[in-house]
Amino acid sequence: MKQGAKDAPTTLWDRTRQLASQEILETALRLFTEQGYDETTIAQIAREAGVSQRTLFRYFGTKEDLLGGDQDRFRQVLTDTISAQPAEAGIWEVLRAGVTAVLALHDSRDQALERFRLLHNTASLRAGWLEKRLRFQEDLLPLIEARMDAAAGGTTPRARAVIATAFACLDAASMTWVANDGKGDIMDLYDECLAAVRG
Amino acid sequence: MKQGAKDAPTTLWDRTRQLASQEILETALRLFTEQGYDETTIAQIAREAGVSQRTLFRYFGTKEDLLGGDQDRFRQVLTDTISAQPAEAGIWEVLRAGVTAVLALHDSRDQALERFRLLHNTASLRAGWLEKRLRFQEDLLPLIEARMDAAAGGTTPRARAVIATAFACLDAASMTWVANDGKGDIMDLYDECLAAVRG
DNA sequence: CGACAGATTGGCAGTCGCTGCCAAAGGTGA
DNA sequence: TCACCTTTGGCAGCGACTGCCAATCTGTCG
Repeated sequence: MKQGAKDAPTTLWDRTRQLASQEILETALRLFTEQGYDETTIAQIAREAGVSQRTLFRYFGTKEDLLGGDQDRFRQVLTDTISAQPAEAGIWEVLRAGVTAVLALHDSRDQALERFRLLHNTASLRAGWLEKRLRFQEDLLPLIEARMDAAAGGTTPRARAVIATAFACLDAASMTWVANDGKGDIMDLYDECLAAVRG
Repeated sequence: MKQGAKDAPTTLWDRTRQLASQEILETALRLFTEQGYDETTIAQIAREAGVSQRTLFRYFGTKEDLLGGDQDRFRQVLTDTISAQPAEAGIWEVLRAGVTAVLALHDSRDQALERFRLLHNTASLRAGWLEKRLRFQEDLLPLIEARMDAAAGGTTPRARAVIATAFACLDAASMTWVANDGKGDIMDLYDECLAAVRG
């Protein structure tokens, strides 16, 4: 019988898994920042983390996952936050709240900066990242569409455009933030970008 | 001394290359639409096109290039078109002109539809496509930035956001266009999307 | 025509990300 | 302690992609 909700069944296995996962993650991030993403091989990460390649791939399905973190968590927070917004809120406020929530998921400002830096400087990473983001956008579609004025006919393309625009502003903001070495607040840049677009 | 500009030195080599390139391209597009992008291997394309894998990779550096076509041409047309816009034109008109020009590059409506369909339905393709598109956006940055009001301080993030928004609308438009099996005009959808964003 | 120089090609081995399979090692509960 | 189940590592293999080398083909010049 499971007591509580989430912390009870801490078996040795769970703890070991936790440790291994953390060790792999830290090794990967370290090597990535030291010598670059493309220049770091899975074999090297596995070796330095003390596990076999096969095991590494069991923890993290792809090389990108070593940097992207828990993708499902992002999705969860995003959709939850947006669903929780009051019905009277405007679309842009709703999306802004979603963006804020996702940004808050990073452990620290420095870690966020390091990840963004790698992301914006590595073509192969960018590609995967943009693709995953597109999937997030599709997840948000029904939520945003429900908040739009249906009088003007098909809302789907309009909703898609609005969502994509919000993410585009986040992109522009984070790029500038990285270029400025983390100076200032991302959300300020986001607001500035959105204002320029809707100007 | 090269006469004319481009058609004179038609040696046997050039003609052979031209033929091989075309054969490979057609074979690839056929197989992609028949059995899907991921399910088609380079080995199969090479076999059916009558060349070796090695040669195929000499013509097209990556598998994606078999569908993306001449990327440099896109870039060229885009930047040229935008540069050619009158100085008094608004940013959004300028970007709209660029989008129109790029769309006009497709051979036929059917071919465009087929490519967009593959693009939107294949995750691995989408990733590469989005990444290339991001590079286009960076190319456009200086051109757009020069047309923006510098009074409000740093124009870079704002220019980036505006450019990305234009492409985001093109995305939403083309997705809807594909979903509608090519009915209607993409630019109408584009305008609708942009209106929804700037509304 | 014949021969040399340069372009083009094919094949082969090898790298890297990633997967399926199988046997061994380790934790778990009765 | 004894099954039982999870986790692990190793190995072979696939597909995209590259470097290297030898064979072939084209253009040209004497």
